[in-house]
Amino acid sequence: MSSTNVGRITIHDVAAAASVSIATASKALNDTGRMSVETRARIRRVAQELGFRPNALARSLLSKRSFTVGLLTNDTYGRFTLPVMAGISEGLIDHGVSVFLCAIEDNPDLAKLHVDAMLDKQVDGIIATGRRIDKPLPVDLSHLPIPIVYALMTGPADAVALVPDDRQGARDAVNHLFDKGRRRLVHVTGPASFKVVEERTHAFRDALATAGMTPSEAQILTGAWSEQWGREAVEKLWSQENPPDGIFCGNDQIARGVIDALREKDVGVPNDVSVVGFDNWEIVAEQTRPPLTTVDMNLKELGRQAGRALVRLVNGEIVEPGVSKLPCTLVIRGS
Amino acid sequence: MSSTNVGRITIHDVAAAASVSIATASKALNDTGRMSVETRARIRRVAQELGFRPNALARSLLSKRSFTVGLLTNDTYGRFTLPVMAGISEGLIDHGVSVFLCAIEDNPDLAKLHVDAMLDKQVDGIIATGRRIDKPLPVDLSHLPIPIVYALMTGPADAVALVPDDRQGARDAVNHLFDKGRRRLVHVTGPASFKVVEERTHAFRDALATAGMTPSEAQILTGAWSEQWGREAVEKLWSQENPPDGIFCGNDQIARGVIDALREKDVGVPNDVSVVGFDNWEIVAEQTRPPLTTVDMNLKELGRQAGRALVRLVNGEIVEPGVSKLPCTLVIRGS
DNA sequence: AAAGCATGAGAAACCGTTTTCCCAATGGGC
DNA sequence: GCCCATTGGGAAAACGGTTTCTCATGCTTT
Repeated sequence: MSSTNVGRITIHDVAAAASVSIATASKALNDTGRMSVETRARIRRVAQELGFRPNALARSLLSKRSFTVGLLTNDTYGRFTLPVMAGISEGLIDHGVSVFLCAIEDNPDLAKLHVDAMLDKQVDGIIATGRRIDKPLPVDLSHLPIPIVYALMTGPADAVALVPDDRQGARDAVNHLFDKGRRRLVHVTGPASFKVVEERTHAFRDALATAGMTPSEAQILTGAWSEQWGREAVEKLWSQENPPDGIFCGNDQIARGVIDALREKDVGVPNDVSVVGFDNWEIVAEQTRPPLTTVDMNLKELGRQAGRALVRLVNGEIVEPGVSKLPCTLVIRGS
Repeated sequence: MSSTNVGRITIHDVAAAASVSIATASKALNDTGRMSVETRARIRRVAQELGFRPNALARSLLSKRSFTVGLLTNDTYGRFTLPVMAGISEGLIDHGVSVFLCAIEDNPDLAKLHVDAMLDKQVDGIIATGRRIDKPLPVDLSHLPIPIVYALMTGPADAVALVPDDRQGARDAVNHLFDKGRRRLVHVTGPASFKVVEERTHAFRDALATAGMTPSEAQILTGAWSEQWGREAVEKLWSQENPPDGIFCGNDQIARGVIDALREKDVGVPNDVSVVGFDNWEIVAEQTRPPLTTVDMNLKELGRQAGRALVRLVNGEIVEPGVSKLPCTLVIRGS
C-alpha cells in the first residue's frame, strides 16, 4: 500500500489507482497527449476521488515559472499601501499567482535579505511599493533578472510604474470648487519636498490659470501632513483680510484640521467656505463635520493593474515602459 | 560553455568550475560529508565567485519544507492587521521563511481559492488573522494537513491563538484614571456584540470593584466605534447631573469624539476630565488636543510571536494550544 | 608483507511533475 | 497477405538539488 505515505497523494498514486503510467496520468490531467476518451475520463475521475492536487513546486522546477511574485513595501503603517496590496493580491490570484509579502522598513539589509529570499524562491517578478511616491526603496531592483513593476512609486526612467494622476485629481477638486461658485481659493498642502505636493500644486495653479485667474504664491500654503497644520493654516488665513471661500487641501488630515478650525471659528462649511481633501481616507473623511468631499486615488484598482502589468511582463508581452497615471475620482460629500 | 544557459547558475556549474562532482559540491556548500578542507574552501570560493544561490524550489521538493507560510486576512483596511502582518514578516524572514499574502474579503470562494493555492505551493503552515477577533474567517482551516496559528483572532478551542490581553490593558487604563485621582468613571465603548467590548467592559467593572466601588450599568455606554458616538456620549453624560471626571473609551476614535466634544463644551482635558483611549492609533492619538493617553496592543510583537509559534509548530515542537494573551502597554500622553 | 581502516570523492537514487521520444497493436488499403 | 499509418500508452530524461552508498587510495598496525 502506498497509502502508508504520510505525505499528500501524488500523481504516482493516481496512476497506480487508475492502473496507468504516471506519464499517461499527467497527460490525462493536463489534457495533452493521446489516449482514449475513456482512459482520460477514468484517470480524471480517480484523481478527483483521491483529491489529487499537483505539487506546484515540482511543476515550477520544470516550467521555470513559479506563479509567485514578491511584493516589497516599506510602509508599515499602510494607509495607502494596504489597498494597493489587496488589489494586487486580488488581481493576481485569478491568474493563479501568489504574492510574497516583504515588509522591509527602510532597512537596506532587510531589503536585501528579502530580495535574495525571493530570488531563491524563484519569484517570477517583483512589485515595489512604498510610503512615498518619490522616495525609492533602500535597494536597487534595476538589475535583477526578473521583471519589476513599481506601484504608487516611480523607479528608474525606463521602468514600468503606476501612480495616481495627481494632477487630474487636483484639477477635479479645484473645478468642483469653481462649480460651487467659489472664486477665492487657496491650497493648503504638505511639505514642498514631496512630489505629490508639487504635482497637486501645479494642477492647482493650472486650474486657476485656465479659469482666467492669476494664481499668487500666497494662495499656496505648504506645511506638514497634519491636522495641526490644517488648523494653523486657517488661523493664518483668517488673520488676514479677505479670507478664502474655497480650500483645497493636500490630504484629508489637513482638511480635517481645516474643518475643525473653521468650525471653532463659526465659519460655516459648506455655507461660507467649501473644503475639498485628498486621499479619501474614509475613516477621516466620513467623520468630519460635515463629511469631507475628497479625491479618491483608486488605489485598489491601481494595485490590480500593477499585478496585471507584471503578469504581462512575465509572459514576455511588452508593456509600455514609463510612468502610467491612473485616474482619480472625486468623492462628493458634504463639505 | 555552459554559461550560454540563460537561466541562473546551478550547482552543476559550480561543480564543473571546481572540477568536482555535484555531490561533492553540495556537501561542500552545506558543510556536510567528508572532504579535505582545501577542497571545501575551493568549492566555496568558486560558488561565491559565480554568485551561486541554490534553487529553493528544488531544495523544498526534496526536504518537504518550503520555508513558506500563508497569511490569510479579511482585513483590507488594515489598521490592526498591517502591524500584525509586518511583525509576522519580520519575525519570519530571520528564519528564512517567506509569507504569502492572501487578501480574502469575506468571500468564501476567494478564501478557498487562496487556501488551495497555498496548499499546492506546499506552504508549511498558515497564519489566520482578521478584522475582528470574534468573527471567524469564511473558511474552515481546522482539517488542513499543516499547522495553523490564529493571530488577533481565535479559532477552534484547541487551536493556537494569540490575542492582546484586553482585560489587562483595560485594567491599566482604569488604574491610570484612579492614579490621576479620578473617581467618577465611565466607559464609553463600541457595540456590545463585540468580544473586545465584553472583555474591556468586564475589566472596567472589575477594576472598579477592586477599588471598592460598585459599578452601575449607567457607567457603561455602548454605541458605535465612531467619533460621532463619542460626541453623543458626552452630550448624554453632560446633560445629566454629576458628569464623570474620568472617561475610558473603547477605542481611539471614540476618545477623539469625546475629547472634541469636551473641548467644545469648554471642559478641560486633562484638568477637569481625564480621557484614556484604546488602540494607540498614532495618527489619531497624536493629533487630538491634548494628545491621547491610550492603550497599545503591541500588535507588531503579536505578529512576531505568531510567526515564531508557527515555526515551532512546523518544526514539530509542541506549542501549548489555546488562546495566549499578550500584554498591552499604556501609552501616557496628555489626556 | 598482509590486513585493516580512515579519508576523500563520486555514482546513483530520489523528490513530483512534464515532455519527448518510442513501441506495440490495430486496422485499412492494395 | 503485406505494408504502412494511426492509435493508445509507456519508458526515460529532465528540472536542481540532497543524501546514501560505494569505492579507490594511502596509511597504520601486527
